[in-house]
Amino acid sequence: MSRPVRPRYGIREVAAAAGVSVGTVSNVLNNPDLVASETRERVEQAMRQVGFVRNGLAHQLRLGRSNTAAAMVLSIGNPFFTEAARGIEDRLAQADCMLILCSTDKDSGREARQLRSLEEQGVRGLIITPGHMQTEPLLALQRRGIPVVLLDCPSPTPELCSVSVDDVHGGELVATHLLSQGHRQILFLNGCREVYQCVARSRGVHRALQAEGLEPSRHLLEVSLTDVDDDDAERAVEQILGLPEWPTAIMCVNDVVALGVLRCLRKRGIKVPDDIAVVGYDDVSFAAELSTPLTTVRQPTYQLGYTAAALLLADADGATDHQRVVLQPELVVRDSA
Amino acid sequence: MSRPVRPRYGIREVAAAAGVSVGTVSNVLNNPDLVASETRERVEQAMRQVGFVRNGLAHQLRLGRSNTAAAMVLSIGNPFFTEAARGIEDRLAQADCMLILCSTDKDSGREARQLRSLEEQGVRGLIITPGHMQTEPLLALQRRGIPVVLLDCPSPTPELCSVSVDDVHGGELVATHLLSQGHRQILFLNGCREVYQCVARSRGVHRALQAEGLEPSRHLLEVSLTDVDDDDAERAVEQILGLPEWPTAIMCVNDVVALGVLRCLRKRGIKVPDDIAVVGYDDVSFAAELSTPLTTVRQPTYQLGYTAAALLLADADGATDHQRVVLQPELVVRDSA
DNA sequence: ATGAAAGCGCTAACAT
DNA sequence: ATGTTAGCGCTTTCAT
Repeated sequence: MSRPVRPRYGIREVAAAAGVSVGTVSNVLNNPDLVASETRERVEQAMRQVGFVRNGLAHQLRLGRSNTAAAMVLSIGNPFFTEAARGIEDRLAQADCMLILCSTDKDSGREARQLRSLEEQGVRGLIITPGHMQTEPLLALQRRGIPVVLLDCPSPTPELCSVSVDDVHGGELVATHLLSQGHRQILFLNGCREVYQCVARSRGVHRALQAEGLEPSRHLLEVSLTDVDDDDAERAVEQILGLPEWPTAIMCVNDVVALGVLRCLRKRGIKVPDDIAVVGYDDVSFAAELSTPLTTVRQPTYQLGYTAAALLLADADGATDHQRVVLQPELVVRDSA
Repeated sequence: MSRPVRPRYGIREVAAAAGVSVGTVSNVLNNPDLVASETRERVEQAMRQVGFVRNGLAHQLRLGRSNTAAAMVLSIGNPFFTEAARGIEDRLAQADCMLILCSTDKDSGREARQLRSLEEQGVRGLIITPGHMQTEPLLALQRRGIPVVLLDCPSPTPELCSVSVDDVHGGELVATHLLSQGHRQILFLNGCREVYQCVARSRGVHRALQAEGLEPSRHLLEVSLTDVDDDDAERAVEQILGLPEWPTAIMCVNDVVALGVLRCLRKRGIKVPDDIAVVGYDDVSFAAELSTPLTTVRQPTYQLGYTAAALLLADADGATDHQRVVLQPELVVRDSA
C-alpha cells in the first residue's frame, strides 16, 4: 500500500480529537441539526484545531455527484466567451457550484480529451460551444447522466438544451447594412464552416443578398480563417490585398478578427471606412474605442451565459423539458461602416 | 443506501463482460504490460462495448492525488490574465494536467471560498495572483501538501515559488517617460493598494519623481479604483474632470483601465495626447489599435504563465527549492503619450 | 498472468 | 443524540 501522497487530517482525526464517532462528525458537516449543539460545538472546535478540510473526492464519490460544472468554449482569448463565462459563473455560484472553464481552441482532439477528462472528474454538467456539428458525443454524455447545454448554438435535437443568439438574423443585419451603403464587393472573414455560428451568419448574408436580387458569387467572397484570432485575420487580409480587385467592405465573424483587420489596414495606410469598410461582431468592450469605432453586432452575452447555467442547473435537478432559448442580436452602427 | 445518482458502468461491469477480475481490468488501465496481450485485447473490447469511463473521483481518492491544477487570477475579463492562462494551460497539458481557471474579481471572501473548494477537490497545485498580501493561507495550503506558485507577484517568503515581472521598474519606465515629456501633473489610476503589483508600480513612479527632484504630493494624484475595469475607470475620470485642475497625463494600471479612460475622454471631446496623455500597462492585443494607439508597458505574459506552470509541476514532483523568477517589462511608446 | 481482498475518506442506513 | 458499519469505484498487495 503506497502512502497517501497528501496526508491530511480527516473526519477520523476530528472524531478522535472531539471524543465522538465519525458518524457524528459527518452529521455536523451534513446534518448539523441532528447533533446536540454542545457536541457540535466541540466537534467544530476540533475541526479548527486539526485544520480539517473535507476530502471532496471521497465526499463526491459517496454522493455520486459533484458540485462542479464545466464550460467549454471555442477560445478563452475572445472576450465574448469570457463575458459569457462571467454569466455562467454568477448563476452557478448561486447554487454553490464551481465552474471549470476550458477552451478547445479549435482542436477537436483536445475537445475530445477534455470531454473525457471532465466526465471522469464527474462534473455535474457541461455547457459547451461545440467546434463542430457532431452532437452524438454530447448526447452520449447526457445519456450517461451528465446534462449538456449548448452555448451560442441552437440545439439540433430536442434532447439537448441550448441558448443561442439568432445568428442568421445577425448576419443578415450586417449584410443588409453594407448593401444599403452601396457595397457590392464584400469579403466575409468567417470562421470554420464546422462551427454553427459561422454557417448561420453566412446564411444570413446570403439571404440579404438574395433580398436585393444580387448573385452571391459575384458580390461575396467568403474566407474561412483557421485560428480565428487577430493575427490570423491580419495574415488573411494581407493576402487578399495582394489580389487585383479589392473588396469595398470586410465583415468579420467577431470583433477580435476585426481588430486584426484594422491592424492590417492601418499598416498599409488604408483608410476605414473610406477605402474599405469593416464590420465586427459581438460588440466587445474595446469595439467602440478602436482607431475607427467599430460597427458591429451586439449580443446579450452575459445573459447568454447566465441563462445557459440556469438551464443546466434545472436539468441537473431533474427537469425533463429541454428548452431552446433564442436571443436577439442588434446592429450597432458606428464609424467603420 | 441511496442509489447512486449517476449509474455508470465501472470496472466491475467491464470485468464481468470480459470474464476477468476487476484487478485485471485495473491493470489494463494502469499497468498494461502486466496483462497478457490476448486478455488485454478482450478487456479493451469490453470497455468499448459497455462505454466505460473511468471514475476519476475514485481513481484519485485511491491515489491520493489528482491531475488537475488550478489558477486563480484577479479578473478573467482582463486579457492579460487569459494570455497568462494560455501559457499555464499549455505547460500543464504537457504533463497531462488539466487547468481549473478561477477569477476572484477582488472579492476576498470569494477567494477564500474558492481556495477551500479547490483544496477539497484535491487539486494538485495552485497558481495564484493574490488580491492581497496575506500569504499565510497560502503557506498553510502548501504545508497541507498543495504546492503554490505566485503569479505576477514576487514571493515575500522563500517558502513560496513565484514568477513576476519587475513592477517597480515598470512604473518607473512609465513615469520617467511622462516626466521627460514635460508632464508635471500626473494622475495614476491604480488598482487596490492591497495588490502587490499596484503598490510596486506606485513605488516605481515615486522613484522616478524623486530622480527628477520632484515632490510627489505636488505632481502626482493617485486614485485607487475598486473594480479596476473599463467602466470603473470611466467613472473615475469623469469625476476627476469635475475638479478645477486637470492632470496633463493619466497613467493606468492596465490597458483595460486605459480603455475606459479613452472612452471617457472621447465622449468629452478631449484630445489624446494633446489635451491629456494616456499610458496603459500590459500591451494587450487591442492596445495598438485604439483610437489613439496606446503607449504602454509590454510584459512577457504568456511566458509568465508558462513558467509558473513549470515551477508548479516541478514542485509537485518533489522539487524542494522555491524559485523566484523575475522577468523584465518593456516600455512601448506609441501615440497616446 | 490473474484473482481475492483490503482500504482510500466519506455518507447514511440502521442500531443503540 | 450518537455509534457502528457497509460501501461509493478504484488500486495494489499478496496469494495462487
